Amino acid sequence: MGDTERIVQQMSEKGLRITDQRRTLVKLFADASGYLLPKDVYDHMQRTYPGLSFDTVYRNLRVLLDLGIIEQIVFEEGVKFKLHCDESHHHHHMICLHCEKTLPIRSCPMPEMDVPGGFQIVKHRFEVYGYCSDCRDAAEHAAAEENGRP
Amino acid sequence: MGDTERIVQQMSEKGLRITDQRRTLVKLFADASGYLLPKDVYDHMQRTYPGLSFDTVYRNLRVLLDLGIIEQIVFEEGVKFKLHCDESHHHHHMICLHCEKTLPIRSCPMPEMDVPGGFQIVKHRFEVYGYCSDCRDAAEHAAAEENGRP
DNA sequence: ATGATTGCAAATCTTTTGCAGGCCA
DNA sequence: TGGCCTGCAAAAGATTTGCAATCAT
Repeated sequence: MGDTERIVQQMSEKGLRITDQRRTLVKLFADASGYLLPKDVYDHMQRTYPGLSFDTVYRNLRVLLDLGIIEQIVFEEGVKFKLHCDESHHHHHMICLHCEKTLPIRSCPMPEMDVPGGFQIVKHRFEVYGYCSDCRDAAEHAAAEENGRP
Repeated sequence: MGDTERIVQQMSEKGLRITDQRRTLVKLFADASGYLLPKDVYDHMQRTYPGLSFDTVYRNLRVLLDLGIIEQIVFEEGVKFKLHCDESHHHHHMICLHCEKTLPIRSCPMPEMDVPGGFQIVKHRFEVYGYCSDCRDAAEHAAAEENGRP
């Protein structure tokens, strides 16, 4: 069974109605490799459902969020969503600045950190940004073109 | 010369007019130990300038931001501002969840990190959240009271 | 005197909410 | 059928902008 159907079933068991729209939304996240803005979600969904309204997108994002199916992170560009990570292994992410694909980083810096004394640690945030191997070449070509080399 | 006057002079040299309001705003950041929301700034300033309008706060925050006097970070609760850090030493922060005071962490985890191959690193974000020594006791007392012990 | 700064009002943008009709189970 | 979902409209919160009056230099 694919990720989409598994999640849809999980939603059904919680008593939620499975509409075509919700199925498409789940599939969008199941297939996406990176973070999505509400606007990204709306734009994608709107192709299939021309009458779609923005508030329904927000409402369904909240539903998926409350069920723990997706997670929310605040970036400079705004709030973004992605499929919830498997939490069985604590990990962090590399995030591609071009395609927003994320790659896990298995090691966590916290154990090695020398934090100021007397501070009671509750949580931490660690993210690395850059260009993934797929996008690095594209970025270099773009930069070269800006400098006049076609 | 205090931080406030030094910054004000720096603004004056850029051709900016020094109003009482701007001087107070600079002093607010020079004295603050943590991050401030635009609303925090407004509330503080509004005590001294009852006629203050929100747009002026935003405008002056942007002025200070463009001059590099303050810096902006996006948190869950929204965009916050603080006096710009001395960048001569790359460092990260511990941020108190109660009073929002920040303490520097001198060591940076990046050199030790084993990042997925082929990724071209551009920047990273690392923050540790918890309770500072001043607030830890207060937090414990509050938790104890919630459990019925006055 | 001149131009930057401010307050006011209104416009944007993002996100949320009330309501009535439509659809899933 | 019953109640959840949806679209519409409007509200709410955050931030920006145009304009005329005011203030720093």
